[in-house]
Amino acid sequence: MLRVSTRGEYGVRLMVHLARHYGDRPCSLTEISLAEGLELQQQYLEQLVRSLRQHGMVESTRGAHGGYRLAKSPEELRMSEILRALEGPIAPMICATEGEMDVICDRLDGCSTHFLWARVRDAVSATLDAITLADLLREADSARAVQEVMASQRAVQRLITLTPRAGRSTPGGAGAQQQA
Amino acid sequence: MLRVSTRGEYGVRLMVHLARHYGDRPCSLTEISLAEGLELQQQYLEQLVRSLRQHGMVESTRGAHGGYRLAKSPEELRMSEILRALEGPIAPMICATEGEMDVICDRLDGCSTHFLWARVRDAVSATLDAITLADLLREADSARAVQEVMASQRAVQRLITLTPRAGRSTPGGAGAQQQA
DNA sequence: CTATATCCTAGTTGGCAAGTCGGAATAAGC
DNA sequence: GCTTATTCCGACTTGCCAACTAGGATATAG
Repeated sequence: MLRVSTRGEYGVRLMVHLARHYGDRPCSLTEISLAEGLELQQQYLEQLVRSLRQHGMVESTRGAHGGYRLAKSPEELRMSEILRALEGPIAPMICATEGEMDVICDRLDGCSTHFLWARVRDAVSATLDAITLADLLREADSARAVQEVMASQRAVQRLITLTPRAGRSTPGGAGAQQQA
Repeated sequence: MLRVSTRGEYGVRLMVHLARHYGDRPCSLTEISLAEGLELQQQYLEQLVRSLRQHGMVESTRGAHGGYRLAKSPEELRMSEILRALEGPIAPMICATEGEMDVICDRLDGCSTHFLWARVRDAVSATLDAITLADLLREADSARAVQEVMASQRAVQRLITLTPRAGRSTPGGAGAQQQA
């Protein structure tokens, strides 16, 4: 439940890439999709980045050697505004859309649950407000490091299990595998 | 973004109704859909309540005068378990499904955002854990009271605006409406 | 003037939430 | 025992919208 759409997924990954190259030359969509493993027609990414640009979080340069860069520093970009630009207002329920005051909820029964959805909305909103793009970049890079360690550990493990033991080597025979 | 499906919406309303009648005789679906304004074929509600029953939150009595009642007291029922029964695990992203440990996330890039979705998931989960069905019922009833006051205020307001003023009454004539 | 980009509007489509169908099982009241 | 009210169940249909595509215009570097 409460799934985020692919717009949110890809868009955030894209922003992480831009953050990683903050200060550099602009990044083209071709470059981004390759680097971040977004194997899509670029035209879909164009749509996403357009929303981000229209909300003033990304600047673009057209023509050859063009591309996108962040319009603000990663510290100034909160995940809440990024995701709102990509996916619209946080609204677990129609009657709990942020910004709008419960005009829709005339029904007595409908409101029996309004309190619940409002709480969920506020919790999500507060969480996303508290995380900046800079935070995410930091976490992403350390996660990347951890992943690399794990990957090499798996490689070692593979070597160990493939290497025959010193004592008795596995004695052929079908079904000879021991359970203990 | 982060919308709750109609299963969640209707299911919670249904549970609020059962909570309101905790201790009484069982409530039939016909009764519930009328009382809570769920104007649907009952067969859809049957599906929802079935999930709730299979998760041991609701007991059923078959046959005439049958229906459903809560299997535990409203204080013991957390919104988190209710919604999980109705909509499955909280998972803003596939790689952030609660309960499962990030086996899926082998990709270095995919994990750049894992941190974010995990935080969102935990925030939602904590919020829903902290609210019981009893809390919701209490809020629902007070909201209902507020709504009734507001409704009568609107009725009064309507009377006031419809009542001709002491000075000049609106002077007929087609297109004679004044802008100021 | 060509290659590489962003920019924009308007399609198309596949999957799945949402809702439907038909019928079996169970119990109360007459 | 018949009728009526209800839960129970698996399988089917449908409508919608996120997700993606098509096609072309516009801008800029070399």
